[in-house]
Amino acid sequence: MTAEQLLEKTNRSLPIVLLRARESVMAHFRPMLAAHGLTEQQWRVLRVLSEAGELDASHLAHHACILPPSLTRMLKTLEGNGWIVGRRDKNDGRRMLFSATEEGLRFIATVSPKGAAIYEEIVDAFGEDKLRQLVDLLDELQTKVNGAAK
Amino acid sequence: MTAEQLLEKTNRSLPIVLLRARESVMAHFRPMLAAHGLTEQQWRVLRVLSEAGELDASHLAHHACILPPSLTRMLKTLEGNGWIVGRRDKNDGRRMLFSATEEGLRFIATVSPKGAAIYEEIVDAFGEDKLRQLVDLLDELQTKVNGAAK
DNA sequence: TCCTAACAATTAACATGTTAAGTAATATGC
DNA sequence: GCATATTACTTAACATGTTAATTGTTAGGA
Repeated sequence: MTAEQLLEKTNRSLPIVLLRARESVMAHFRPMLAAHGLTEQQWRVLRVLSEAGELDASHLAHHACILPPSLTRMLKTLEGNGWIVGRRDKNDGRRMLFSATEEGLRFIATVSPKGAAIYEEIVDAFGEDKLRQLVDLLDELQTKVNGAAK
Repeated sequence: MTAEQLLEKTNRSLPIVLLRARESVMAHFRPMLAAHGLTEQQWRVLRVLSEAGELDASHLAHHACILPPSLTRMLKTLEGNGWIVGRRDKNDGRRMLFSATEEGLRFIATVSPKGAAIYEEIVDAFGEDKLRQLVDLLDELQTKVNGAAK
């Protein structure tokens, strides 16, 4: 095999392709988020809180796809910015419950439409049908792969 | 909309789905790589070098999907382990050329089959046809999205 | 009740992601 | 041939990813 053919193999490998595709998509969001002083991960956390309301750290981490140690650090930053608040769960002293503040909700309401507009562009460029098809395939991949090796 | 419906929207959003899918796949590789003292990114760099032969840092970064500042740090580690060597390009004093050492190639030859075996399991679990379909869709997404907003 | 296991969150340590700025070498236009 | 821009790589600073260990709390069983 030539070096080009070998590299082509890597180029078609699932982890790489998923990484590249995600990077292509996120490249469109990052400049807008950065202009608001947000990282991609912080934006995920804020969105989940605005959608779900008050949530304990474990569920927040799960929904935002962020590992607990990362979340702990981020929550301090977000709380420092006044966008969220945390309190201890009275029914279970181990849990911390987090929610967006009024200021946080206003901030989210400012950023949200800009994110939605960018997402629209991506959907338009790719096609709504293909997007649905892709998302379904990715869901199926996740399901089958998680079940397989456990 | 209920909180569940709002969360469902996030669950179907492209960046999140791509992230989750990639995580599902990588979760199968990481334990094996860790057992060899490798991170996922280090393994990508070693594989690219073993496939392409000597390569300058820019192309290496591109093929391994790693940003140049990250690569600079990693290359020091990999060189410290004796798996790769770097030398300056005589035709262009700006470039650094990297290649796997003999020891590195032996190491890669040890890890490679284990990675291939895991990949096989994933392909089997998901289906070869669906995998090809998925990779094609991801490639197309990347192409169309990159062209759209530039 | 008491001991232990399990759980939730956190801390620590190291590796990578991300952007901006810096350094050295090369390319370009005049 | 020289000033300038561009390129390749690096450094710096901060944020997150990743694993392991720690702390405090709750749950279960003898």
